[in-house]
This record gives sequence, C-alpha cells and structure tokens, in this order.
Amino acid sequence: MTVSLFQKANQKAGKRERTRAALLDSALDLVAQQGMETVKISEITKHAGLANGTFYNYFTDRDEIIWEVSYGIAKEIGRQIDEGMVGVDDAIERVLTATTAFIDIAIDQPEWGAVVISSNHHTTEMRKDVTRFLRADLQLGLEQGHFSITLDQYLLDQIGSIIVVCIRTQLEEGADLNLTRRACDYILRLLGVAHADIPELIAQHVQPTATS
Amino acid sequence: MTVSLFQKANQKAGKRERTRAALLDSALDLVAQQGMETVKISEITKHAGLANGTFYNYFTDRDEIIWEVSYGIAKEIGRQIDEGMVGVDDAIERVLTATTAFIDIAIDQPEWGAVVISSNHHTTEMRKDVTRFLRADLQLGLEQGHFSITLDQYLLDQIGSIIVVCIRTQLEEGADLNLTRRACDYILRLLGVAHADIPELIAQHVQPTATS
Amino acid sequence: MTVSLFQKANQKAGKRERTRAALLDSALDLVAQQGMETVKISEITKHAGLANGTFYNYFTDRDEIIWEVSYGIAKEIGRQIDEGMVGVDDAIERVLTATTAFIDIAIDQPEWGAVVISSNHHTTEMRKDVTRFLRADLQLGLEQGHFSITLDQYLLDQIGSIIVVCIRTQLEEGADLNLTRRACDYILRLLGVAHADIPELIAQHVQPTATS
Amino acid sequence: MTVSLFQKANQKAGKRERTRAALLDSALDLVAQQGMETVKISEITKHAGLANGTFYNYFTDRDEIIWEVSYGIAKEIGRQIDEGMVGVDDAIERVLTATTAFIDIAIDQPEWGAVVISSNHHTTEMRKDVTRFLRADLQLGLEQGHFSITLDQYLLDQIGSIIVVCIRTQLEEGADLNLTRRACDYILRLLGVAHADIPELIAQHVQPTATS
DNA sequence: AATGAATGAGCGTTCATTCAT
DNA sequence: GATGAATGAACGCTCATTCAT
Repeated sequence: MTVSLFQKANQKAGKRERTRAALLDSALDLVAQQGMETVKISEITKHAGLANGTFYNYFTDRDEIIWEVSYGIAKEIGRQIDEGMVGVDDAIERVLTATTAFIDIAIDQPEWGAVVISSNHHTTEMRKDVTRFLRADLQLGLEQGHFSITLDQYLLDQIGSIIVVCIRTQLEEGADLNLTRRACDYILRLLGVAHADIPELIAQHVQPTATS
Repeated sequence: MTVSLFQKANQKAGKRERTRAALLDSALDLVAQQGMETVKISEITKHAGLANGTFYNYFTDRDEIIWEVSYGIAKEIGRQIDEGMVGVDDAIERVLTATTAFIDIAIDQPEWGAVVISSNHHTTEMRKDVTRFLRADLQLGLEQGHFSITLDQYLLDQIGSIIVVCIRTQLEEGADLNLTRRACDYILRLLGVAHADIPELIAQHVQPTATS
Repeated sequence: MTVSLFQKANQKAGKRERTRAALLDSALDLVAQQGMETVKISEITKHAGLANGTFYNYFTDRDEIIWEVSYGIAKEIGRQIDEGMVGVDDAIERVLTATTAFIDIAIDQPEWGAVVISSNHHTTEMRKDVTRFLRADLQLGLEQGHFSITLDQYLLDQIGSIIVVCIRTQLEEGADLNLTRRACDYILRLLGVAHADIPELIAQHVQPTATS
Repeated sequence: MTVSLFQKANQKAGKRERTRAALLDSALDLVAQQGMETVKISEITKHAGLANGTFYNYFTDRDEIIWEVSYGIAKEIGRQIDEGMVGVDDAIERVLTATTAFIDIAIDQPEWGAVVISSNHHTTEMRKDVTRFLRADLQLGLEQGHFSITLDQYLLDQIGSIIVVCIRTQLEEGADLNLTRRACDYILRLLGVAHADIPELIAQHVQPTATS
C-alpha cells in the first residue's frame, strides 16, 4: 500500500524534483510503519532505491525530511477535506463533515494517521495545522449561535486531541464507525450543542464513507 | 528544581537502596527534560554521579528504569489524590476534585507532568494508570444518575486526553487556573452534565490550591 | 552431579582451606558445563555461595584457578588409575587397563572429561600429565618385547590423542563401550602388537566397568 | 610471513571485493597467531588498516568471518591436494600422498596449520572437512583389500587427529620429515596394513617435497 | 576474612556523514 | 547528480578488579 503523495504532486517535474519526491515518499512509508522516531536515513534511501549519499543532495538532516513529510500530509489532508465541503453552509454540518473526513482519511491511510498522531505530540506548529480546518467553522458556528465556547488554540487543541484519540484507538483496534460517531458526539458536547439535538445531527451527517 | 521522589521514600534505607533511588531520580529528571524516548543510560548514570556500569547492578535495560519511573509517579500521584478525597461522596464533586488535584500536582512538579504526558502517548498500560482514578467515580456517577455516558476505556482515554492537553498547555505557557477550570468544564460537558449546572459546580469545587 | 574433588581432599582443613576448596569445586563444576574459556569469576563465586571479592583472597586471576582445577583433576585421575593397577605385571594388560580406566573416568564424570579435553588442546604441560600414566608401561612393554615403537613424547601425544578423540566422541554421542574397545585396538595397532592377538587381548582386558 | 589467501584469489576484483579479502586475510593472520577464540573484531579491522565500522559492511559477526576463513582454507588445501594426486590409483599410495601433502601444506603455511588445528577442536563440520579427502581413498583401499577397518567418522576422526598432532608438533618444534613419516606409519598401522610392508611403502611415497 | 557496591576499561554494534569516483 | 565504501563518534553492555565496611 505504497502511497505516492509527493511523487503525485510532481509527476511532470524535472529529475531533481523526482528524486526528491522519491525520498519523501519513502520516508512517508517508513514513518507509517515505525513512527517518526526510529526511521533511519539509510532506510529511507534504500527503500527509495537510491544510494546512501544521495540523501544529502536534498536534505541536510533527518529532521528536515521528517518535517516536510508531516507538513506535506497536513496540506494534503486539508486539501481533501476542503474538496468534500463545497456548498456546506451550516457550521455544525461543516464540523461534523470535516471531523469525519479527517478521521476517515487517517484510518484509510494508516501512514498518514500515524504521522498525524506523532506530529500532534511533538510540535505546536503541526498541532495548529491539524486543527486549522476547524477554526473557521467554529467561528462560523459562533456567529450562527450554535456553540457556547471560548474560541482559542486551547479549545482547538482539546478538540484535536479528541480526534487523535479516536484515530489512535481505531489504528490499534481496527476501524469502527461507532468510535468516530462517539468522537463527534463528544465534540458537539464540548461545543455546547444541546444534548437532545446531537443524535439526529450525527445520524444525519456521520455516514459510512465510500472509501475502498 | 530537582525533586527526589524515590530518594524521599527511602531516606533511611541501606546503600543499595539509596543508589537505586539516585538512579531513579536521575532518570526522572532527565525524562522531564527530554521525554522518555531520548534518555540515554550513560546520561542517567552521569547525572547521578555514578559510573556507567553501576546502572546494570540495578536495572537490566533502559526500558526497565523508565517503566519504574512512570509507575512510581503514577502511584505517588494516586496516593496524593486519594489523600484529598476522603469523605467526598458526590460523584461530580469527586471527579472535579480528582481532576483538579491531578492537574495541580502535574504542574506543581513539572518533572512529573512531563512524565505523565510522555507516558500517555506511549503505553496503553500507563494510560490506564493515568485514568484509573476516574473509573470508579464515573461508575458512581452513573449510579447517581449524573452522567449520560458509555463507560469504557475509550471514554477514559478521551477524558484523560483532555487532562493531558490541559497540563501540557500550562507547562508550556505557565500555570493558569482558568485553563484547569475550562478542562473541568469540558469534562462535565463530555459526561452529559446539564450546561446550566456546570458553572456553579466548578466555582464551588475547583478552587485555587494551597500549593507552594 | 556436583563433585567435590577439592573439598573432599581437605575435609578437616581450616576455614581458609575450605573456602579455597569451595572456589575450586565451583570452578570445576562450571568448567564442566561450559568449557574452560567462558567461565567468569563472578560465576565461580556466586556458584560457591560467596561474594565477588572473596575470589581475590585466594587467587590472583582466572588463569590461576583454572590451571589448578586442571592439575587437580589430572592428579586425581592418575591416583584412581594407579589404584586399579596394583598387581598387574604385563605391559599390554597395564596399557589396556589404564586406558580403559582413563576413558571410563572421563565419561563417568563428564566434568572431568571436558577439562581433560580442553587441557589437552591448550597446554603442553597438561598433555604430559594426561599421558604420564602411559610412559612407564610403554617402557615396560619395550623391555618385555611386546611393542615395536620409538618411545618419546610424540608417540605419547599420538596415543593421548586417540584417547581424547574417544572421550570426546562418547561425551557427544553417549557412552559406548564399543568405541572404547576400538580406541584400545587402535592403540595396540600403533604399538605394533600383532593384529591376530589383539581381539583376544581386548576381550579379556576391556570389560564393562562397575561404575554407577 | 603474511599470506594473502583471499587477496590472491581476487587481485583484479573491485574495491568491495578487495576490502572483503583484506578483512579475511587479516582474520586469518590473527587466528594463526592466537587461535580462533580470542580474535577480536577491532583487532581484525585495525590489522587490516580499516575503521572499526567497516567490518559490518561485510560480515554480521565474528563467527561469520571466522567460519569463512576456515572454509576458505579447507577448500584451498583440498584443491592443492587434488592437484598432486592425478593419476594415482593405489589406495595406500593415495592415502600416503594426501596425508603428506596435507601436513606439508599446513607446515609450509603456518597460518593455515594453526587454523586447521583450531578448527579441528571446535567444530564437527570442520573436522569433516579436514578428513574428507581421506574417506574416498579408504573406501577404495577396502575394495582393494588393503585395509582391515570399520570405515566411519570415528575412524576418520582418529586418523585426522594423528595428522593434527603431527602438524602441531612440527609447528611447535620445527619442520621434521621424520615426524611426518612416523605419522604415516601410525596411520598405516591403524588401517591394518602389515607391519612388514610399511617401511618400504613410506620410503617410496613419503618424499621430501619441493616446497619453498 | 568476607562482603558486595562501585568502578571503568574494553568490546560489540549502529548509523549519520563524508568524499573520491 | 549519484554512488556506496569508508569512517568514527557514540552508545550499550560486560566483567575483572578494587576498596571501604
């Protein structure tokens, strides 16, 4: 299940860009299998079918490529979520749709899920990326009068954390739509949505996806 | 601000126990500074003022001492929380008191907080330790009719995660009772307590502690 | 099957001698299990029920105790062989009896056999010990006109080597009187005894021993 | 007197093969000096003029290189013996020629001799290699009616052991054709060749070699 | 004499990094 | 640009040895 996140984005690029993308994709694969901490540079090059020294033509050290991998994934996930949200105007529906999409993507492509989890623990910057897709929708929800919250990074981190726990549990124990629904439930509770309304909202907007 | 969790507990013990405690305290210190992953055995011994080989008179490998550090902290935190809960019968009050105590302890002793955070990400076992103090109280709350929840490890992980985010934020940005209050708010929301009741419950039970 | 070669020899000795003997017996045991190369000083003391540092009150280093163990065994085997040869006058009978006794002892007490084999490979001195019991008998046989040989250390080494191969094979594949008989056969052939006489000589003098 | 068994065989090979050969030759040298047990990886690389880590680009551990050294020598000796035996049909002549050649080679190149001796003590596998060149000839001798023996590994080990003692003695005390002749004598005696015939057979077939 | 905690030199092993080809 | 052999610092771990008690 090798994913070519970076290659895909550069199919027509020059040789330099293609080699670079190959290294990034290789790193992505390996991070997915073993987490961010243990990936070795020699593994990255070998898995990319390149020689050891080639790495240093493109990156200065391990951290640099790992960071680019994380960032690339965050950007791509954001892109995919946006794709599925055109024309959705209600804040609650947007939050549920985005959350569900995010979880589904992470579980469908465990490589990405693992990176999202790792990143969430380690860098504030990445944490902001992960929650970025929510901020505007929460703002909208406030304006629409749906939520009773203080909107700041702390709240976003709390919600992001609920999502991450949901992903981690499903990566460990297998995909389970019910856990996704409960995560959505918790998020709406956190946002101050009336309990009575929540079940129907979830039933309506958190559907099984058509992923492979 | 070096804390001597293990030394304290063994002040009058023999030489063997004192050296062992010195190693554990040293490891605790270092885990607090850099997280659980990167601590090296040679660092632990050096920071304890001992020779490299001494480590192996007491532990078989890195994992063993790290595990003992985590476990020692979990036990001590549990003890301190229990201390402050005698005579509290209402489940909501118990949850708020325990949560507040937990957060306060972790922030007062940043070494412990750091270990709690590290552990939470890495081992299911530790995660259960961190949330153990909640389980019985949630069960009590269900019986008292306060909560509308499914009580399982997933819920405990989600609540634990809220607490951890609260601790992490305060460790990064400085202690802030308001963030603790908001975490309590989020937890009560998650548990299904009526929104209207929450502010008063928190005002009543989440007080500034008399910690140094 | 712990043997107390050294303790036995010093049963009534003072405390100092008893501790020393305990160390030697412990070393003997361990050499038997793992060969001469890999025995550790800490193992010797632990197995003797003594503290680490005690070793250095009696021996200066590993080599010293190992050498004493080898030498003690050689002496004891010589003693046992002599015991069984009183009153045997014919050189051929003496050679067969001694050879058989040697092999039996080594196989009955595998600790000793292992040491004999190890020693044979490593020190010329020990090799002379192992073959000492033969020299006088070969000289006797020459005088009695039984053998056609050049009697020197080279010959003794060759005969010793036949015995060692016999012991090694039986230690590896289990005791087998037939292999002992064949070793005796080879030795008589080497010594120039007429082929026709050998089977009867062996049948007569190489009997199953009454060992446990 | 450093011999380049492995380098010789690869003089025109690429850099990788040359470094590999350098390590093997270095190991061979050191095994010759100190036996198989005590050679350290750091010694091998240092003696080869290479960095410590280079070893692991070619071998996984000490055993692997030691095994290759032994095997390389066994193969080469086998090759050299075969070279000198074309057209020899009589089993006794073949045995004498091969034995003499084997001993000569081991003594001419003391590194090899030392390895042969070490190997003989330690691995059954190597012992079979050392005696392999004999097995077919003994079978032939049985068919030709020259020998009165039971042909099995035990016999081969005994004969191999005679050869090893001969080599060891000459390595310790200097080359001496007479010792080789006596070893051949012992072997023929062991095989049941009539004593009366032996001196002439040896005089005829065990000649000084034309080695450097 | 006996203890056993502490030591630290020494070895195996890994892996990021360099550089001649 | 790509290669991959070579490097060597860094770390884990062992164990003979010392020494205060």
